[in-house]
Amino acid sequence: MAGGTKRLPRAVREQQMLDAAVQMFSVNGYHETSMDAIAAQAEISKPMLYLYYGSKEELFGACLDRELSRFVESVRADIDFTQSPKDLLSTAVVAFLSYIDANRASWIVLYTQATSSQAFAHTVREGREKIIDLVGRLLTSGTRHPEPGTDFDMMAVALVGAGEAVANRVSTGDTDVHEAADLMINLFWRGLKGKPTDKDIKDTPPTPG
Amino acid sequence: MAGGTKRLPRAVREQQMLDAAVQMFSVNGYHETSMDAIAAQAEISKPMLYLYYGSKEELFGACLDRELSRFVESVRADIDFTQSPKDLLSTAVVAFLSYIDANRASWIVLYTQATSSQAFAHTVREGREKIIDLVGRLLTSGTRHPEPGTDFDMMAVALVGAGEAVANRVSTGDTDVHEAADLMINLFWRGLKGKPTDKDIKDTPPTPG
Amino acid sequence: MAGGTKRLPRAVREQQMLDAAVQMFSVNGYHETSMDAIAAQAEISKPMLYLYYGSKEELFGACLDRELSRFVESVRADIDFTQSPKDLLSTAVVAFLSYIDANRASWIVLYTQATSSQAFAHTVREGREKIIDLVGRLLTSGTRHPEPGTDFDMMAVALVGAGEAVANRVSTGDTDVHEAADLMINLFWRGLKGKPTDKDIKDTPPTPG
Amino acid sequence: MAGGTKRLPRAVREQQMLDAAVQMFSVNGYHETSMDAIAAQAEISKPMLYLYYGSKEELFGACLDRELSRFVESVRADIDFTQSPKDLLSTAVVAFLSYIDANRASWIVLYTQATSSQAFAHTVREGREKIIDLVGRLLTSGTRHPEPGTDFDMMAVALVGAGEAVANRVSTGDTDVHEAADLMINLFWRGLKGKPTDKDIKDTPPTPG
DNA sequence: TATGAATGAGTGTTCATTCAT
DNA sequence: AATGAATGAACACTCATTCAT
Repeated sequence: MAGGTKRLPRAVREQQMLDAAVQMFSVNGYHETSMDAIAAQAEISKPMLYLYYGSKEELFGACLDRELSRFVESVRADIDFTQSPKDLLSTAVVAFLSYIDANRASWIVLYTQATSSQAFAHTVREGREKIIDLVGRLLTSGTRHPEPGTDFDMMAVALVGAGEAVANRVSTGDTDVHEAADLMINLFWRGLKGKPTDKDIKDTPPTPG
Repeated sequence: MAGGTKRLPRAVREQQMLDAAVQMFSVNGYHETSMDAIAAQAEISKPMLYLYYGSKEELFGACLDRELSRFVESVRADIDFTQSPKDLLSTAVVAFLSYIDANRASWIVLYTQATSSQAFAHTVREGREKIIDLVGRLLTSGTRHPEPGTDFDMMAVALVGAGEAVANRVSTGDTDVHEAADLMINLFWRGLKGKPTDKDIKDTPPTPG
Repeated sequence: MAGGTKRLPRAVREQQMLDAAVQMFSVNGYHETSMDAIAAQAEISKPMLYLYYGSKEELFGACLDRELSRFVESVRADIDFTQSPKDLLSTAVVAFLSYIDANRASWIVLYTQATSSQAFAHTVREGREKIIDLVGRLLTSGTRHPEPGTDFDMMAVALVGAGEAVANRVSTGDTDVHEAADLMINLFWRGLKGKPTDKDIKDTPPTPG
Repeated sequence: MAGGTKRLPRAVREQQMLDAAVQMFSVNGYHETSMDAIAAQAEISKPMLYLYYGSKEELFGACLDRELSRFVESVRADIDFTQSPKDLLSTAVVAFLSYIDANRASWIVLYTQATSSQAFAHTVREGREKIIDLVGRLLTSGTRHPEPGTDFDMMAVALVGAGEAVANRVSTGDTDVHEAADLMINLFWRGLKGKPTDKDIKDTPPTPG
């Protein structure tokens, strides 16, 4: 009656459902979103959801997958892999935060909600590991003369953690994207110091004028 | 039956219940833990839980409160506030990660689960903000000659995010505490570089004296 | 199992449920009737009750509404509004008591139970007030030369109260409907007396012409 | 601590408890009043209630008994049994309604609530029957020349029902006691008519001047 | 005498999921 | 292809009642 009784091609229906699901999951969380609510939001009947996605868990998984893909594609599209590693990271950070900024409702929140169900610890961890790997490789190739014993993987962990934290700020609208990006880039290439403390001076002599 | 049917003074029962609740919430998450399960774990009857804590939500809140307190107390106890800011941060990082390492089951996991229910987004955010504030002040006082316009608050956000990420690694047992602590400390005082790449130098000229 | 697992149109199920609910509420009262018991009586599952009526309270309200409607319709149908007021009242009393007699299980008992929950004191009071109003108007138009200052509303209160009391007797089967009706009619048009006692005469002199 | 740890003689404690119980039952009804609430109101511990009254049901029964006794005693005390039947009824009605008016919170409400639990249909019915009997005897002796076949018992039922209805009005404070009493008395001795309708005239010729 | 501590049993309610059409 | 109708299973929460002190 209200526009939902049409026969639609599978692909369209799928997106319609995922849109609704992402929307609801994002706002209310995994457990606090009912299949009824999703069906209503999608303006279809509940059995359709089960026909297409089998279960609530699978539906949430599909949401995660789609949003993750979109995220990765968007960031990849913004990156020129022929740049220097430094520029690469820089561009990546901007691309990452810009995506978050432009898609506040979906990715970050959904991503956060994913930890709600034990069933997705797995998925989320895997996704994060992939990003960490990527960042780790970026760091490795971007650092000309690493200190011996530098654990780039752990650095990547920290960087990604910081990125998530900043991204969360961005997603709430509390922070300007480019300001945040600059800060992150600076922070990670140069640490906290503007002018280093005494001890720092010995370790890292200021760039000569 | 199993030796738990005795009369216990209020304070003891409270801890017994919180222990059970933290345990179950940590492992299974907020929504996937039933009050029945907690009662069984605590070897008491369900009405006791309600008598002492009023509702599942309040019980979870009490768990958060206790674990947060313990965490804060533990970290505070390890810190000598007469140290230089740099040493202070350093000690704090170690204390923080050591606590996580020694209490893997409780804090980090519970903290993570807290985001599951909309009702605790609030609490968790507030807690994190306090820590960010603290770190921000530490940074402010630890940096001798900051670049003009440095946003220490946002830096603190990033640092805390990185800390959480590293802590998560620690809590899964994948990482040695002291190694992780060194990395974080170095990272934040000195950035990623051993020596900066040539290009870095050109990109970010030092503030002119 | 017992022939009730069929798909039924909404309207049919609604009546089926209300029948069961009225039955159980009538026999056991509001608080002492569980939703489980009603579902069992209706040979459906509990969620259906909630799907159709939302809550126990609303279900009970729906019962009251339906029974009240039936009652009012039945009495109305028996009355010829072109009669003289006296005959009108007379017919109404008979109709009222006949309905009660023919529907012992439902209305009176349900009506009585309705006072059990604070939530329905309201509804019941309102219903009774409407009837009192009606009766009051009947009395007003049925009395040719009322004594000055006659409070027909309060009279209606008393009459309705008496009616309820007599109806209760009828509903237990202790009394014949027509006998009871005659008594009530006589009582209210003529008072208790056959012939007044001497003393009465002195106490209540007739309104002087 | 708050004045409830004293050792009190049994009789005092009993009243203290009944006072609290009547108060709570009256306001919230039988099922919607918890033993906890009563204990709190009485400023004693719950086991005391059970020690003295055995169960909630028995406690409510004790409330009913006490209030009924008080009511009967109060009405009896106001009546002079040497009066003429007419005056007797008249005085009784006034006494009855006055008691209700002076004890709004307790008797009527408690009496009404008594129907909430099937366990008290019995008690209440018995109490009402006694009153009906009494009234019936009053009527019998107060009517000099009854019409043949007059069913005084059923009349008493109606009169008591009317009395309850009017009493309810009184208990809500909507009606003045003496006005209500006059109405009831008139109503039952003389019926509704001021001047009778034609038909009435033949049956009950107006008192000659 | 008096009570803080404790619970068995049950209630209303919700939700993911499936069947019959 | 699509859905209205239906439910099994579980969950949060409450209460009358009793025990150990």
